[in-house]
Amino acid sequence: MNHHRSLDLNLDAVAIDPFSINSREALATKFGDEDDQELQLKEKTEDSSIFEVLRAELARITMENKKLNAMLESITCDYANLSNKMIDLAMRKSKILGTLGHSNCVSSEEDLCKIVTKETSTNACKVQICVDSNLVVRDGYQWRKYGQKVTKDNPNPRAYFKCSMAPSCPVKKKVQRSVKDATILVATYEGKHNHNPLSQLDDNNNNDNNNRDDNATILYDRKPSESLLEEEEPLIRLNSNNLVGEMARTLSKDPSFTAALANAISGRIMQLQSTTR
DNA sequence: CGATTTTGACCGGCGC
DNA sequence: GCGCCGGTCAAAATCG
Repeated sequence: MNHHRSLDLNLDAVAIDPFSINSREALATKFGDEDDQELQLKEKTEDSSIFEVLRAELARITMENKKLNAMLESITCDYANLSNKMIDLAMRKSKILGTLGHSNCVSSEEDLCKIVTKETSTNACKVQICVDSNLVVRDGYQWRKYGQKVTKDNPNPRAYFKCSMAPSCPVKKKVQRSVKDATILVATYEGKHNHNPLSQLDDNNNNDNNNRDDNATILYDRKPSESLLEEEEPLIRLNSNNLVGEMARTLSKDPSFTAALANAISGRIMQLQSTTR
């Protein structure tokens, strides 16, 4: 990782190169120039010592930056490992059979943990999901409800949905609360999507940064006939580099943080200047 | 005002 | 043929 570029904080500071006369002039402009003549005199007599101190300070800050990046990498790695384990536990517990379709996307770990069981029929697949309210299953696709019926074997109404993400998409789903446990939604999917789910469309739209992926996304890429009986690791995409970038972006947008950081840097430089005089 | 949901009517398959 | 049942349609209502 290039630690000089990794945290692009976009500070409103001059590009400081302690070995450049121009930069020192810029420093003087930015932080106040009380006495140009005195400064020039000191520069001539104390240049070498100032440069040495600044060089040491730059090395120290560089090392500190490396340590911070290493810590961040470690935290990110731990987070990814924990996410993996949590999702893996949810998958083992759920004893998932079959699949939602050729390509399915669960929008979050929270949703995944709510999946209880799945079972397949001939062309359709059945999913049971615990939900809080409404017959809404967030499965990565956009649905339009076109009917609702109360069936004979279940007092809970069955809702009928069509995929509305593409006009020609033939996929339908039925969602109904379980007779045994009303907190469980039974969703039956029929057909095969002829387009990508919402999250992947979003990814495609983020042309400014193709690697950006803020959420952990679980992707299955399997034909409907293929079984999920054998335990299989879901593909989890966690991009630590993007997490670092996102943190940097967030911090750089915080005026109080950038002001405090700029103030700390300038204060440190001023302190160095005063101690070397 | 367009998109989505609701809901009663309608349709087709199936068993008797 | 009739009735039952699940699935779909489409107009009205509702939502954002």
